[in-house]
Amino acid sequence: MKPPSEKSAGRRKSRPSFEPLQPHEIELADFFVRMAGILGVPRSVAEIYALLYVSSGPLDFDHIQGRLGISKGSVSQGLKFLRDHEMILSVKEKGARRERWQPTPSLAASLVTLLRSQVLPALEQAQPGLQRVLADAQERGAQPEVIERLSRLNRWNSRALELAPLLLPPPGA
Amino acid sequence: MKPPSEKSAGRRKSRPSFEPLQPHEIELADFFVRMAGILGVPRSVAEIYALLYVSSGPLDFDHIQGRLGISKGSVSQGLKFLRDHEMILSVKEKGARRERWQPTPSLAASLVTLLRSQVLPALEQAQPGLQRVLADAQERGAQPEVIERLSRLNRWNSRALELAPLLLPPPGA
DNA sequence: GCCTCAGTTCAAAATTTATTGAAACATCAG
DNA sequence: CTGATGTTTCAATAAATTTTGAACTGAGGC
Repeated sequence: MKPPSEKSAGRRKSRPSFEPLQPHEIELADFFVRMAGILGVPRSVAEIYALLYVSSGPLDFDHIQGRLGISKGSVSQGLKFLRDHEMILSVKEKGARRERWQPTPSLAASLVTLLRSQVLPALEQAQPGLQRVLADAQERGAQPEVIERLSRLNRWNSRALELAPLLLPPPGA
Repeated sequence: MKPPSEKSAGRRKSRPSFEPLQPHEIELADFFVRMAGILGVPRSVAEIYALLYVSSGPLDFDHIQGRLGISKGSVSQGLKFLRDHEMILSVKEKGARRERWQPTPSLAASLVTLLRSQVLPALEQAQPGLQRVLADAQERGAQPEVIERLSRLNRWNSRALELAPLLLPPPGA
């Protein structure tokens, strides 16, 4: 009902006060939140990305916080996550203090980076364990059916690891 | 330290008491739990699947509960989830009371079913919203860059929906 | 029909995960 | 160097998710 009381207009640097998300922005945010949810990415991160995605120019920290109405901590962590996964870029205008953010040109590439960071470590770290499980089963003379299953799992894992660098080239490739 | 006091041997139907998971079984369970985590599938569900996956024959409800040491509720819900996603099959021996479960032959197909059930609904339900967001942006004469982004998103969404039934054929296809 | 066994449901409890905000830190202008 | 601005850190809190277990349902067997 009442916007946070815009009173005392004059003061230099009265905190800017941003408008809440518009319906069309909310709609897009919902979409990203949903999709992000599938990969276990937190709501706040998806919201930040969505906001940058519908915005005309790059936005700075305070804009993001203000428009989304979330805490500084969340914005900071969210931007870190998006940066780490190469989903956003900073546009630093010379002479300007603050960084301003915009989405990476390719959403597809962003998703790949994201998947990569989730799946690859799991595959890598599983490799020796899976091999041990298979060897174990063979030694104990387990049922052929089980051996077959475990072999297939191992083959998959290996192939996925071989293919990974081709399909999902790491940053410097 | 003390195993749950196996005393009073003789009683008919002393509850069977199952052994806890062996190291090699734990290792495989860890793998499945990790992978499942990426898709937001609960630990207990992954554990059930892993147990069936390393086991020689189909297992019944009590076995699963006993070996994993989890509650009846979890087993029931876990089996429901796996059933719903066509990741396990019941082998009902004639004349037997209880159902016994084993993994579906193809893990790949299982994963596809799982993904399908998560991604497709999101894409479908997003369709009209995304179109509205784009139309909205066009009407308001948003920056070409933003329009371009939103168009691409719409195209992706549509194409994904067209392709979905081909790549991920629903049960009866 | 009544009893037992198999399994399901669902509200409450436990656990995990995300968010907040105050304090610490960093960087730059002066 | 100093003060102000901009950002990060992280312990505490809030929120969301998963697990539990006791009550319930249903399907046979007798």
